[in-house]
Amino acid sequence: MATRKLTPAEMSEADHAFYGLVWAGTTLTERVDRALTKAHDLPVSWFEVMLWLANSQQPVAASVLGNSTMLSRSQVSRVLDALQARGLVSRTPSARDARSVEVALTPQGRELFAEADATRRACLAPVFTDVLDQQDLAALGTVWRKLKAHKEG
Amino acid sequence: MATRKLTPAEMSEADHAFYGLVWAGTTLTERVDRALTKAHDLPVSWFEVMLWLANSQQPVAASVLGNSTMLSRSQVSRVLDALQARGLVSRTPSARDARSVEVALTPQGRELFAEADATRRACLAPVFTDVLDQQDLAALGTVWRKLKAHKEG
DNA sequence: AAGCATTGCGTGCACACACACACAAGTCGA
DNA sequence: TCGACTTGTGTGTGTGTGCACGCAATGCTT
Repeated sequence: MATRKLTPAEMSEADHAFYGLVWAGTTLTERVDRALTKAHDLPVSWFEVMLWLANSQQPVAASVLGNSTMLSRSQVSRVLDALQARGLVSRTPSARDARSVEVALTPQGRELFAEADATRRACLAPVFTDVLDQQDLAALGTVWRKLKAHKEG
Repeated sequence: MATRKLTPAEMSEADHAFYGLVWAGTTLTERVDRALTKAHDLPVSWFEVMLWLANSQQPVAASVLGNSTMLSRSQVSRVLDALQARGLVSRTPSARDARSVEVALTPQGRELFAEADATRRACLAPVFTDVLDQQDLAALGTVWRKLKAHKEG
């Protein structure tokens, strides 16, 4: 299996940064997705929706989820179908706007999310504690904030 | 469009790092994919295969691509079909191993790759020069190397 | 040399995703 | 009040992707 790897010397520092970001992001996402699916039968896209719901105490309009998460609005629609079928979220028509749907986690949803978030942390902990130090984590946080501010601005 | 964002204070530093990595990776990939598709009708997955071929002067076995890139072997197979149909790569049976297929960039493939890599850099440059500094880039490179070493070990 | 496990490659299938469209409901202006 | 435009949501459709499998070729073991 003589896999020839790309040697670092062949790439510029910006290329390093780019490929590092992409590779690390997809690898970690896959890792978390497998862990969540195996432990709770919960794809990571479902988890992401639940995360946003869990972080806001108020019910959230579906359109907000479509704009905030990395999922498209149509995907949010289908994920909500699935979550609702499992009794994890509730969809109630908005009182103010008859077009809008207020989405919220049910008690079972909150419970499952807590467990799922624990497995996510457990799955990620080895990577973030063993191979990365506090300085790396801080740097990544900084990068995120900068990129997010750049996109919004 | 009152999108409620997740406030940084609600998350730990490790969560910052994780979501930052995932978000930045997918966002940048999308950005590059759109640029490459628009300019050269070249999806980023095709580009990635060409990148690995371009970086190794020797012809490469298809299995190597499957193990080195972030694509599955089956995906590599289909991408090679498409690239071959456009005359960008050549697939020749290996002389040593009749199962194996040696893949290499054609002259047109090399030419298109050079152009595509230029648009990739042009597309990424604003982000990497405007919002990130040398320290950030170095930190990302370090993270990549650490994670890759961890996975291989 | 003969049988069996392994490896390399490609394909059928199912699923997830985004895009475009359809429809309902709200908003704004004349 | 009536009309056109915008916004919120859900669905049909095509594309891309990974998984499981099949086939061919190789190597290993006896």
